[in-house]
Amino acid sequence: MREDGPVSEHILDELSWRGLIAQSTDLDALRRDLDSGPLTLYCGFDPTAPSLHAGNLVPLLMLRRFQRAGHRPIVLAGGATGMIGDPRDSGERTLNTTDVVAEWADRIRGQLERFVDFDDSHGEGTGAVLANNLDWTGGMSVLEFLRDVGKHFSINVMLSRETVKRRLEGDGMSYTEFSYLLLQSHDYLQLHRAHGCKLQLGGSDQWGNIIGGVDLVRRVDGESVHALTAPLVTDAEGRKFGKSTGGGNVWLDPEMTSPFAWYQYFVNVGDADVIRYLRLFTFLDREEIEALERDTAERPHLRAAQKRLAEEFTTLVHGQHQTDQVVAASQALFGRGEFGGLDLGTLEAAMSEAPTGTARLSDEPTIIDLFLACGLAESRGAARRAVTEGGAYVNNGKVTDEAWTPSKEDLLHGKWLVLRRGKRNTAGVEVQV
RNA sequence: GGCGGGUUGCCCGAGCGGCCAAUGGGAGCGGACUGUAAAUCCGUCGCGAAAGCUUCGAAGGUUCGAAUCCUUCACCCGCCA
Repeated sequence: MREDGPVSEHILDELSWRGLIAQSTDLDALRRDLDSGPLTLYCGFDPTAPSLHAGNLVPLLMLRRFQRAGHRPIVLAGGATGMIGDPRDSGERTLNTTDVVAEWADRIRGQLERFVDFDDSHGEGTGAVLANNLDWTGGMSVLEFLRDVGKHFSINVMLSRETVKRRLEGDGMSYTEFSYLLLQSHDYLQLHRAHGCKLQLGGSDQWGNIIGGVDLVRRVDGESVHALTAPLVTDAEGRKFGKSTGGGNVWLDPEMTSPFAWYQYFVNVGDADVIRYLRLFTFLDREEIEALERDTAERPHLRAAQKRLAEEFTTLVHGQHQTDQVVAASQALFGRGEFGGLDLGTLEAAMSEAPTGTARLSDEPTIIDLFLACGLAESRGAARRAVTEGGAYVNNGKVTDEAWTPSKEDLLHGKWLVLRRGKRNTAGVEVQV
């Protein structure tokens, strides 16, 4: 974890210029509470997948920003809420088994731990707390739930929520999902009681759930607590992350999204998004980001901001060492020079970051076979299409003949072929002579 | 429990006995233009070189022939109890 210098600017002002505040309860009241000493705040993450994705990092890094400003974060893994599922517009969810939810919650908890500091030895009371709402929800009886929690919620209010209205107009909604609000609200109450938690963060889609908790705490404990949401960078599913590059999610788990792919994703972010992303996803200060903004306006083709974003964000998630590797690999694979000029060490380092496959020269593999071998194409048809469309390259040279076969002279350092599909999908094949 | 509607390719959504591997839109992918951007335009988009093969919730059946008809099962939705 990188050491950050002292922060002089007020945390709320910082969040504001970063564009991290979408909705909030009374900000002046929150500011007063923040100024009167370390404040405990929380954000929950439901295990709806085996890994967090890039979009989850907005609120997670927000927790860290608060911690740097002298407050105490609670990271909550939604072992209970993940069993129910937050209502979404696209319709009723399919329940995951308890085993799956437990395993995912476990994996996500491991990821959450890396972004806040649990060391409480500074004496400030700002050491992070890790929680799982299954701990207080799992053993609760239905009667307890209905009497102690449910009684405080008005169906009238619940029905007026946007998501609920849309669902009722569409496919409807189960009682299970309808109840999600109560669970999350109850979490806030529990954390308020156990840790004096007075602020909940989340994406703006969580606003209703967070306010539910604020209301519950006021009704039950007679105390006024705060809510703050960040704008959604992802869609409701957290699936699309902007439309500049590729499909699918960008996952934190290096097995699901390699550090190289992660870096490539962010280095390809569009000009229109990159400055905003720098504000949301990095700890760079205002001056630095404004300088990059000028760079982008004046010399967009250099993409200094994109490179900085990708480097910072890769380091944050995968560490400096990984960043050095993927930056070197990217330079090797996308640099101007011919691959023949790369020394073996650099080439192999680059290949270790990109997807690779193997082949034997004696099999006389065609370009189609090679694309398949390294996973650059999913089927022979797709590989053939890439060739006929003029999007197939070997060692940076276009290949237009489906029957093309590498000869010994094509092998870099006697064994490597660097394949590319289109402009930015690269892979390597190690060929045995 | 009763009655009615639904389940189609990554998503949405047509098809309602042969001309359907299945209209259309979106996403994705490739090309042109650029900057490994954006926008735009063009192409492509089940597997297979092809013959052909496997797809339209699941399993059976009718038929020369079914995504389209029948039966059973599963799940979803609506109204009623």
